[in-house]
Amino acid sequence: MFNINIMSDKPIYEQIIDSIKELSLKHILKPDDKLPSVRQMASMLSVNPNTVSKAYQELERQKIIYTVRGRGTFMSAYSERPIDYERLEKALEGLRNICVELVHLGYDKNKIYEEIDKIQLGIEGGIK
Amino acid sequence: MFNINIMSDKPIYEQIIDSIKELSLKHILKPDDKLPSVRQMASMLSVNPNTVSKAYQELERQKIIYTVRGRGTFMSAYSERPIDYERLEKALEGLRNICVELVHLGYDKNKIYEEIDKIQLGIEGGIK
Amino acid sequence: MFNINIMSDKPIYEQIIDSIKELSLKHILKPDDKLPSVRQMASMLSVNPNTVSKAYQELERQKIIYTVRGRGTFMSAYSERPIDYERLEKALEGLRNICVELVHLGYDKNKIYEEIDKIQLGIEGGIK
Amino acid sequence: MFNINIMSDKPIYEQIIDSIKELSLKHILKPDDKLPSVRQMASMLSVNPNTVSKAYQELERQKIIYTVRGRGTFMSAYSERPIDYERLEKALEGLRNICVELVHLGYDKNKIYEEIDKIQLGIEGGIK
DNA sequence: GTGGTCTAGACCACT
DNA sequence: GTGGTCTAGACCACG
Repeated sequence: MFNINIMSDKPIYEQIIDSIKELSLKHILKPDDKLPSVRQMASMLSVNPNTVSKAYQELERQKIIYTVRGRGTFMSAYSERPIDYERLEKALEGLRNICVELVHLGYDKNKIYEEIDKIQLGIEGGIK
Repeated sequence: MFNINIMSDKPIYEQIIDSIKELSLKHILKPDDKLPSVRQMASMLSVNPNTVSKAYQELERQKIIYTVRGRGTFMSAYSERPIDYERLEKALEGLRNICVELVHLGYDKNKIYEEIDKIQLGIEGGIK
Repeated sequence: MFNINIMSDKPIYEQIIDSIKELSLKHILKPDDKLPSVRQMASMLSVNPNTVSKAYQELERQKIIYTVRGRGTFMSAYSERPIDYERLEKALEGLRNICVELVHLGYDKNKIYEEIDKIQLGIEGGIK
Repeated sequence: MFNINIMSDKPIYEQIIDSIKELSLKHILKPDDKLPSVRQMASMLSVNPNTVSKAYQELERQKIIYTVRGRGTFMSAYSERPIDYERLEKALEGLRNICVELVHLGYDKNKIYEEIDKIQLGIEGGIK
């Protein structure tokens, strides 16, 4: 479910964020589902609670989740989540760099398309 | 030519690396073309020579460029650049993450394809 | 433990790399052992932290060590270290040159063998 | 005969030195054989005459060759060549490092011995 | 002229 | 605390 790789170059808190986003996209985490508490999550993943906390804070900032004092943390409704143009810009920049890298590694446009097809983004049911 | 953004979260030396890779893909930098010297590039970009040097060394490690002592730094032949499966693996992983992110931000598969088309990778003349 | 000779023609960062490789071969540094932090090592050896950092980064690139962000740097498992055929090629070329040199300096094959025996590579317990 | 690799990390002048030493070891260059002039050698190898000159100067310093004004440069008699302990020390240090590297790359002592056997140092007819 | 190495000291993100 | 990045400025070997 959560594939955290402590040796990755990607910060652990970002890995947690991305994992939760991915579970959401795959409808494994649905609106108003309860997330594990910071401490539970931390021991599940064998990471420092601070790290989980940082991930949750960032997810809350992005309106992906919300917290209810004394009750816990929950997934937001899809409609709650605004388009974050800054993040979009960064993501497109990242896409651009990855494609340059892939072409350098011998890929052409069609092979890139094939890879994207493989990803199975669950777009059909998609987020609106 | 070189758009270096000192405020970006991406390290400057990586920006230089990516810029050179991109110029190569667009056939603006061709095999055996001479790159600006470390010092020239540094003053062009208003960065420290060490930073440029780090970028050049990494590019050389990746066989994108080669250096001739006392003469300068040059673009490698395309055929010199072997496929690095480890880098490929990481790039595909990155592609996957970016796509998940983009769908999260409201993109669907077709819009992603459109973005990739925009990049204009100079794939037509193709590598190799 | 670490014999760094600042007057040597060999770069300090390479001396550090070689020292760590040697300590590994002698099983003084074992998998998952923690290395001194960049700063500790730097003050131990009376060199600049950047120099140690460069050595550690190269060792990481070679999969001899791995770093865990915020925690430190550790020896890799032997099995993590893939055979790098390019480095092997270079090393064999180097061996060839050294032997030619040694013969030139009056050594014969048996004396070279003796020298290699002296090195005590800890091959008995062997890698892998 | 002379394999000069302009892209190698080894300085060109050292490559020339090693080539001449190797030709000597293989008795292709015998005592009192005439070497090409600096200019001839430079154009043969497509390198800067200064570079050849530097190689010849170093070889002369090591008593491997001698120059006769107006006549040219010649190989010394084997007996002329003193054992240079400083160089010997460096060579042994180099041997040690190469062996450590090779063991790191999966070699054991016997495989190293095999490699040395392959080199065919022409030791039988040997020097001295 | 070129790139490679090193120092001194700084700031940053991550844990 | 950790490693990663960057600047400023220096010295060196090579061609």
